[in-house]
Amino acid sequence: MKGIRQLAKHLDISIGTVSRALNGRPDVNEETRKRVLAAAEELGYVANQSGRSLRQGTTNVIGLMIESSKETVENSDNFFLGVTGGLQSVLSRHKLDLLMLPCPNDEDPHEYLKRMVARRVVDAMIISATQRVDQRIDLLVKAKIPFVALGRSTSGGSHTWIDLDFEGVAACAVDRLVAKGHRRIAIAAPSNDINLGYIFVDAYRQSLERHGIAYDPSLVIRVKSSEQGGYQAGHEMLRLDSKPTAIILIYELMAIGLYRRMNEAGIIPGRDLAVIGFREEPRGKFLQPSLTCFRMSLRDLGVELAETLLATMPAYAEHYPKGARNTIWPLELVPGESDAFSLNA
Amino acid sequence: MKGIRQLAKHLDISIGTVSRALNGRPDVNEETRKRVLAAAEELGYVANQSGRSLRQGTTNVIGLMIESSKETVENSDNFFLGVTGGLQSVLSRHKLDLLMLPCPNDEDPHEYLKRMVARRVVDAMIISATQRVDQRIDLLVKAKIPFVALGRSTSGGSHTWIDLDFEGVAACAVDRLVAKGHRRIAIAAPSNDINLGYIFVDAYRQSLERHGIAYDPSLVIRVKSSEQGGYQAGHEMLRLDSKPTAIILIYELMAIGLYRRMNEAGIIPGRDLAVIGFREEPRGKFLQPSLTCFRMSLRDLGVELAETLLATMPAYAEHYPKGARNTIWPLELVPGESDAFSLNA
DNA sequence: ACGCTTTCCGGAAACGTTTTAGTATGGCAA
DNA sequence: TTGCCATACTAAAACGTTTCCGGAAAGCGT
Repeated sequence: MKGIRQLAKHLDISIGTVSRALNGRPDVNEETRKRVLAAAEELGYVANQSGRSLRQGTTNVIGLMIESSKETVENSDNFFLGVTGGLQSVLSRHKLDLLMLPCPNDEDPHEYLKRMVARRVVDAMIISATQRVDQRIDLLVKAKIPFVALGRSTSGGSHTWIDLDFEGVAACAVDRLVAKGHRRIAIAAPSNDINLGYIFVDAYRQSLERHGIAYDPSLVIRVKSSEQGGYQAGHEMLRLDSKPTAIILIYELMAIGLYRRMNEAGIIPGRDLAVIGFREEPRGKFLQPSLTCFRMSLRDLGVELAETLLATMPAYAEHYPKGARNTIWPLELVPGESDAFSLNA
Repeated sequence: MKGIRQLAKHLDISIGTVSRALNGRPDVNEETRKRVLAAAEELGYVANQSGRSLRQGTTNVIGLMIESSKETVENSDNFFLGVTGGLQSVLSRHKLDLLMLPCPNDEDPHEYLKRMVARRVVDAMIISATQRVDQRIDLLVKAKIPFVALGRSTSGGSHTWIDLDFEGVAACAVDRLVAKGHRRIAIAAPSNDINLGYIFVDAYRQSLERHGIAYDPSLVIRVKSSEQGGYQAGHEMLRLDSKPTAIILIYELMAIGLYRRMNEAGIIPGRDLAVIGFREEPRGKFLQPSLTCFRMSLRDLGVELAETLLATMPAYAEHYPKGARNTIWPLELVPGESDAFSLNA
């Protein structure tokens, strides 16, 4: 006989009243409520989550599904840790807890999510690293679990998602390079099955065409999103017959590898080749020459994610006016020295 | 009337039998068990976690508490994501789920953990970033929650922990430098309240004395664990009257900043100054000259953590022979060019 | 035919909480 | 007085599951 029953007996009060007092229900005398709260504090009572979840059918837990694949671990640069800060700050206001669910890399993400959903351990989900077609989205829609996807997708009809402004970034980078007289602009990107790779390269193509520059597939260098990938991209670039005068990197870390390869070839970024990176990360600042890239606030993104999610949850929607179902998250240009190389007179 | 009851009715069988069939209890006919499993699969039934937790008093969830402070986000280099891979691989064998609990950075970690424990949402805990004295440990001991700490601590009497072999690393680094004739060896470390800073510097001191070299406090440069810290360490070092000929960096990332400062001063690491870093991280390989440092497998550490934890849990201990309660996790030297500078004839 | 064990299953209690429905009390108006 | 409403409480049901207990049926030896 532990838990609320003990607390009730200690106060010589029924457990129903204790429960209502703790949950801030109106029909309880203010005097008694004070006594209850005091006693709970004193005895260190906190409601058992299983009991309350069972009764209410709600767990007060928001799931954040991430993958812990080898690639993610090496490249994502604490992206999630940064985002969780913002998530927490919003969720904790509503006494919601954030549950990071790292999908085992030997398990199918879809199956993993299915099990989690069926067990009813979360009230809502945030999924990340969405694929072009993603079963998980259909699953969540069917199960009627509120969710928001970090990354756009074509699955599941019209669902809520937030994604980075790849189009804007690509356009900005291309515009900037073209303004400096560049016509042969390479791009280093992951393969097309990664959403990012597809969207980014497509935006790059459109931007080029807007400037009347023909899209040349040989300038699209498909490499891993890593320093090694950057090194390899540099290598591939040097082997082209007609060498590009500028290159856009989808992953910031590629810059380290690219610089190294250029260094080996006696090519100095910023002087002989214009380089623009994508997402800023702290250590990029230490590159020489400093990298022109794009900045975003991970924390603010987390806040936006949380608020968007809450807007889709009936119990919380009142506080969060339903904005757009789909949000494009802007990034800000951080000018550096790496794209100083200009072909203009 | 959902859940197991519905399943039972569909099979025209009592719910007790269904439950026993699903949970692999012996006293159920193999024929019926097959029927039950088939029906469960077909109807997509998965036991509600709240119900089962409430009844069993166990949640099948292992909590991993991490901090998402700004500093952690920028410096920890996906340490946790790497470790979770190993954790998962062990835990999933026992149908245990891993719950990452990122402590909001505006909340006291101790209070946060206390609430989580009181709500009975986890069966066991892994805590990280332990302090020299850490309230959380006393809390877990008192609450009788099985746990293992990543990082040693003096709190809570004798509890289970795993920590990196700072002593071994410090000794190896000092030995190596001394063998090359260095006598004035600096060290860049965080402050003493960080466990790591205290232990590492202490081991460094002992190693020096073992070689008959007097410990010189002015050679201990206290800086942030970041590239900026490395830059600053280089700066401080240059201001010393009697300049060191070698330096040990506690954080790998410091090397980037240090190199930059040395570069500015016209000092070439590996030729004019011997540098040894600590924990290897992938992008360190791209430094020039390549950094001598120490390697560990994050995944294996995760496996060790999980197995150690399970050994302390009565329900699982049988499979995991109780080894040492405290483990020192070894690191392996990765020779590079940065400490090539030798004072020997 | 009888008793005994084994095998399998059904009924019901229990886990800790929230919430609904009902009840006692007192104040107030008629 | 009676009736009525508001207040603050109690009692009990319900959430979905596991597990204990008992019992029916079947097998087996005597």
